[in-house]
Amino acid sequence: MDKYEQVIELAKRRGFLWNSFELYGGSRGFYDYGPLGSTLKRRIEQIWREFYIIQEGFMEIECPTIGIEDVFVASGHVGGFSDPLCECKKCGEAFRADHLVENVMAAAGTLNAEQLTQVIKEKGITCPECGGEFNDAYEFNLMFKTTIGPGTGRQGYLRPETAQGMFVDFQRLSRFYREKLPFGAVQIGKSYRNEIAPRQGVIRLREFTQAECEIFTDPRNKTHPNFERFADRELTLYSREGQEKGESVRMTVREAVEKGIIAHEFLGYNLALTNEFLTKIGVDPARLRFRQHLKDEMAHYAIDCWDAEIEMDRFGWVETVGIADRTDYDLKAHSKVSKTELAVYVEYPEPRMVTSFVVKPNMGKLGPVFKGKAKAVSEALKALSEEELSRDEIKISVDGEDITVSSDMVDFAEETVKVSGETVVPHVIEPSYGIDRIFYGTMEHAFEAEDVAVKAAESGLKGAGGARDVNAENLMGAVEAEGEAEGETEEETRIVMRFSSAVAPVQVAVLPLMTRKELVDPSKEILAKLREKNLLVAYDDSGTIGRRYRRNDEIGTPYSVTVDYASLEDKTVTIRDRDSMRQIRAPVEGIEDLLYEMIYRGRKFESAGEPFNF
RNA sequence: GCGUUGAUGGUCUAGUGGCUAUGACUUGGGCCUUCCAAGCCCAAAACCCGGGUUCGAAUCCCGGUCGGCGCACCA
Repeated sequence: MDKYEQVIELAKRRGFLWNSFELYGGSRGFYDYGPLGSTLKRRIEQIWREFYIIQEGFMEIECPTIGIEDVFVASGHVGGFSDPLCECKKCGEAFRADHLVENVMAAAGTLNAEQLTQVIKEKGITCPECGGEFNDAYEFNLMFKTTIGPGTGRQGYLRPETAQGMFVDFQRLSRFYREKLPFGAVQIGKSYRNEIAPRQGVIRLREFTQAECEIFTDPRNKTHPNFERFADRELTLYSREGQEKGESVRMTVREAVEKGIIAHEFLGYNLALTNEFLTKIGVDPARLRFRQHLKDEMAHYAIDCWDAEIEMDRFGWVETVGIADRTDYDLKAHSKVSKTELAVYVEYPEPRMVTSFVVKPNMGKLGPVFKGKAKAVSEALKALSEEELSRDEIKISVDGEDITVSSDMVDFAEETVKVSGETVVPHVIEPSYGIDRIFYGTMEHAFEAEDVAVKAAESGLKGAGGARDVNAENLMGAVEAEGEAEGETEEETRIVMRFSSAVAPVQVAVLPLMTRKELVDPSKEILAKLREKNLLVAYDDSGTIGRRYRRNDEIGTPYSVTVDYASLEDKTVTIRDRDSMRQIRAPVEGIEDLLYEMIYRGRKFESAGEPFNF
């Protein structure tokens, strides 16, 4: 069993992830988040909100998951999000039809499926694998299609990304932020892609959760106002150059921007922010890197793009976040299709005096003379130089016809005007998170199967791991010796999810030592107190205490509170730390505040009470 | 989508053309005055779906679904 299998098995058993529609045999590319999975995911999203909405000040919006056709025509998804496929009749191999045709003619990419089929038939293109004939080519679009309204309705698509919502709402957002760059908006929600062959569990889904942020920046100034916050933060960078050598480097954001490895401060800041977020929710920094897109894999309009990659046991380095400078591509595309200016007026620090040559055709006179051609005449006049306009009879050519205009029909002059700003189309910086992949990465990095005897010795526990007489100094020797002596004895392993208490789906377990009324009642009182404090608490009185500790280790509960007989006498309980398995005794009075501090304020476990049982 | 391989309680697993289909762990109820899954009693729970062959199919055959792997695909 590799780590992926172990994690997925645990996730299934403990209510983190389930295959969707299992009752009916399931369907590929869909997963349900169970009770603990939903909670964990929501907590990850909530921390994301703290980062982007509270700290960065980019407000959240919520747009429909169904989009109308125009949106995706503009975004390029209708035309570019599909591939023409073609299968061999004999061996069944599938090929990109346009790739097949490329060898015999240029511009194959511009042909549709029907035309491609025709070319393949005419040129007698056969399967490169086995020489068999091909079926007709067909378009496979990765967007789910749907119909809006009854009857023939209107073509709609399930959104393949959340980003378009922010672009479509650009004008409203711009007004909301009182037209001051930079500003941004975020969206967390479902997106849909009809993948041809989804695999690898939650890594490639047909319905998945994205958290995307679109930051609209001034294209002429990509310094970041808060750059110093992260300037000296070290990141693992796997740059274009590094990829040639196959090695990544640790480097501060400042150095990377100064050396031009990261295109500018704005991107650098956002890389660091992503690094901060991922490590906060429990991604192992040693298994996190930022990989720069190679020139040929980057969209043609992008200036620079970095992926945050998380290393996973089975899949290697997996892209989890994309951080790109998409320039003005998206706004211009929507501007063109919607025939609306999507831009921001930026005032200059000082108004500028601009001198220009202005031609003012007198439409009142041109109109009656030239009638329908008046407009074309006026346009032609505007293109003339001062010298040409100075003549008594001005000659122009409209639609191949020579026309003479008398000088009283047009005025012109050199004018100096005060210009206090200009209209700019903002550049978009886009951090785009794949929440499901991050969720799985957190699960895998939190997962650990450790030897109980070794663990108990390390923590100096009495009575743990079968109370074997092992001490820390000759630990390795002892373990080896034991291994040789009783080679067939199975080591007892403890499976523990080391979730950060910031994301753990259960924060505290309350456990009566035994299922007896005198212990159960005070336990339930503690349970109620902790819930009042808004902590995520679970109560468990089934089975032995050791079993319950293990159960909670498996779901990553950071602390367990146990009520024993001493509790009845001195009003104290034990608190057990998941990672070290150590315990302390602390008073019941104020236990809710103590745990709150440990979970949210980083209060050290050791400082919370008297050592107990070790 | 093609090829290949698999599918037995919640999990892991034994098994076979034929009576009530193993076992372990888990889970639930109860007992136990004391802390790290192995104390005791009791209980619940499975042959992926559809068709065919057969007196009889969970087992053999065909198709489907889901999972693993390889190829293709991953804007």
